Formats: sequence, structure tokens, C-alpha cells
Amino acid sequence: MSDPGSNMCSMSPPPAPPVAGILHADLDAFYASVEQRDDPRLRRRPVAVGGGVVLAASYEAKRRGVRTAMSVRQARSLCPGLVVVRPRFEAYTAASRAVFAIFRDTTPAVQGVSIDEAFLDVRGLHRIDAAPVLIGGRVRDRVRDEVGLPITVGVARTPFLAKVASRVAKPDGLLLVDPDHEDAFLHPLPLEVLWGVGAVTADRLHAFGLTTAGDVAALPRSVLEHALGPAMGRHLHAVVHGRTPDRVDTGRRRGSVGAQRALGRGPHDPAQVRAALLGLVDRVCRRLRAGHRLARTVVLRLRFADYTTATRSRSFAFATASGAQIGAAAVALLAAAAPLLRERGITLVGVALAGLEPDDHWQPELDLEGAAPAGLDAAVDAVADRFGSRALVRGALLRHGSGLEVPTLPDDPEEPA
DNA sequence: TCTGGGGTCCTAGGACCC
DNA sequence: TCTGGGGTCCTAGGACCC
Repeated sequence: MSDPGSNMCSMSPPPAPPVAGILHADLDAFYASVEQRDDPRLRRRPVAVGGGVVLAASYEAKRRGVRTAMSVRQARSLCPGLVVVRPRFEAYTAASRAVFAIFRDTTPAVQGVSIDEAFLDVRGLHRIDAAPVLIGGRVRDRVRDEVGLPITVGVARTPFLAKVASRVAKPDGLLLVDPDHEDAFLHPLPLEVLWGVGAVTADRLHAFGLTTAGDVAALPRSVLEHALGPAMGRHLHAVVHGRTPDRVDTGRRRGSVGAQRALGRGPHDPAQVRAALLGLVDRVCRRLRAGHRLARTVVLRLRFADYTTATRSRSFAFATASGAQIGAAAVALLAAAAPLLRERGITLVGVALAGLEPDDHWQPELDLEGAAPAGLDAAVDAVADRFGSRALVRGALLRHGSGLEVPTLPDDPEEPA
């Protein structure tokens, strides 16, 4: 088979030398730093944000062994002077917005990873602006001066290496990985710093006598795939040889929305669990609608006294944002799982909506404030006057899930299955 | 290490279709 | 009637991330 394109290769210009132009910017001990910023009494003291569990620990607390996800009781025993403050999520959201505004003011190519970290592609900027490390330093200065928070920036050729760099440089640091010396940077590091290697994978690798990224790099890909499964093996092999994507992914949308609630140790009344579940359904449906999205699949999440978990899911024929429809599906899944709840003792209930799609027919929420279910028919009539169709109004109610009992109206088409 | 709340991605079996 | 291969969707579980 002739390929005219292959002859062109020798004529194309030589590839440009690799540039370390990706930043990974990661706020340090984010929640705890916001608390220390807003309350001077907390500065230079060990601080943990959380209730029953530590959500974030200041570096003063981390130095004494306090870790995220640890129980507050255990954290206090490790660190007697620990100051525990309740989380203020509005303050963290506001701080995050301010920091992301600085990111976007730096470059349009920003990929948010979570509330407190992002990748920035600044490769295009070095000619008109400055070298990536200098840009990284400027981001750090601006976040400190304008928002009052410490932030660490890793600079490298790929997002993966930039992420590892920021991990190594924490806290309050700036670190460049020279593209010509990536292996020299990566291979001496303990394999736990590799993004995607958690406790289970690390233990498996330790069992083979491996401790550093370099140890892993010495292994052929087939061995890693055999030991860890095809996807993880391939990923790890690519990672330790610097072969990960060199672009940030800007146009990502959330693939699922969920909410969950710990119920504490039981026993719990089934009606109480059901009520908690419906509360969560209401919350996720609101968020779904706020994002103008519809969901195909409802997932019920359960956790039990022995910390085992179970999920039960159901997909609809058509995507929906109806609170009534999603609530009914969630309750049916819960009812089907009732024996499990009795046997193992439920301690957490959650719901997630997956298979999200854009809602092309989204309309502003109809204002039916105060319309009691009994008076709904009249309310529909009143709004229908403005919209010209009872069916349309009812459709909007269903899609946007008013949570009210919607009566079937005479002029409605057949109920979809 | 006795455990919160929000996510992403991968695996694997079975149903179903061509 | 028996057989093959490939693709997609659904469901459940698990690892990992912050």
C-alpha cells in the first residue's frame, strides 16, 4: 500500500525541543490556610478543619502526624494543642474563585483539577511574556498578595510531571523539572509520589521489592501489566518513562453529580433512611438543573457497619432531571436492597446521577412558590395562561422536578414509560 | 487507620444485536 | 441447528484522587 504522506516526513522541520511549559498550581493545606488567613489567632498554630473527621490540616498539624481523613479524636491525641475549627465552605468557594481568576488572567488554557488545584498551559506565552518558571513565580506572588494564601507551583513538560513536581516542592514552593533531566528527577523518588499509585498498588509493588520510580522503570511493560492489570500496568509504564500527554484538557464537563450522608452507627429506621435519601435526591436534582443537565442513570450508594459498601443502579430510557422520577427510582433501589440493610446495618446512604447530558430544552424555573399540591391545578392554569399550554407547563414541572405531586391533566399526552 | 463528602476511571460478566 | 467474532449497553465493584 503506497502512502504518499510518508515521503513528506523527511521534508517536515525537525521537532521543536521540548519545553517545560505546564504549571501545576496547588494551594497548600487549602481549608486550613483560609482559616489561618481569616483568624490571626490560628496562625503558626496546629489547625485542623473538620467535624468528626479531619478535612484539612495546617502544616503545623501535619508535622505532628495529623492527616486528612483521620478522626478528630485521633488527631487530638497525636497533637494535644490542636485547634479544630468547623468548615466554612462558602469561604473556601470564594477563595477558590479568586485564585482561579488569577489563573485565567495568566493564560486561557486552564484545567481545573479540584477546588484547590489546576493545570496551566503557558507554553505559548514565553515569547511575548516570560519563561514558564517566571510565570509560575508570578502566580505564586499574586495568589499570596491578592488572596492571602500560600500556593505551590510545579513546572514541567507534562501535566503529570508538573503534578509530581508540586508534590515534591510543597509547601509554599516552586520547582522546575528540566525536560533534559526528567528521569534524574523522577527515578529516585519513592513510588508513592506517582499520581495514580495509591495504597493498594504501592503495596503490590512493594511486595515485588520495588520502592522507587526507578525500580518500576527497570521493569518491562508486560511484567507491570501482568502484576497490576492492563490499564494500570500501561499507565505506570508510561509514567515512569515520561510518556504521558503534554497537553492540558480544558473542555471537560462533570460526568456525574452525587450527594451522600453518614448516618452514624445504627440501628436506623427504614423510614428515616428513606427520608434521608429523598433529601439527597432533592439536592443532586437541584445541582443537575442548575447545570442545565439531564441524567440517564441513578446510583444508590450504601455503606455498612463493617465498612463494606454496595451500589445499586438503574438507567432510564430517556435522560431526566425530574425529582419525582429520580426519587422514585432511588426509593425502589433502596427497597430492593432492604435485606442487605437488615443484615449488615446501614451507616451511610448516597445517591449519584451519571450519564449526564446537556438539557437542550432547558427553561428558567417556573415560579410556583407556595403552590400547595392541592392548589397545583389552579397554579398550573395560572402559569399556562402565560405559556399557552398546560402540557408544556406540566412538562416543565416534571423535567425540573418541583418535588410536588403533579396530577395528570386531561389534555396531557400519554405518560412516557 | 475504626473512617466525610465530592468526584474519576477501570474491570468484568451478561444481555443483546449484527 | 450449530457456530464465530465484534460491538454496545447495563450493572456492580474497586482503586484512586482531593
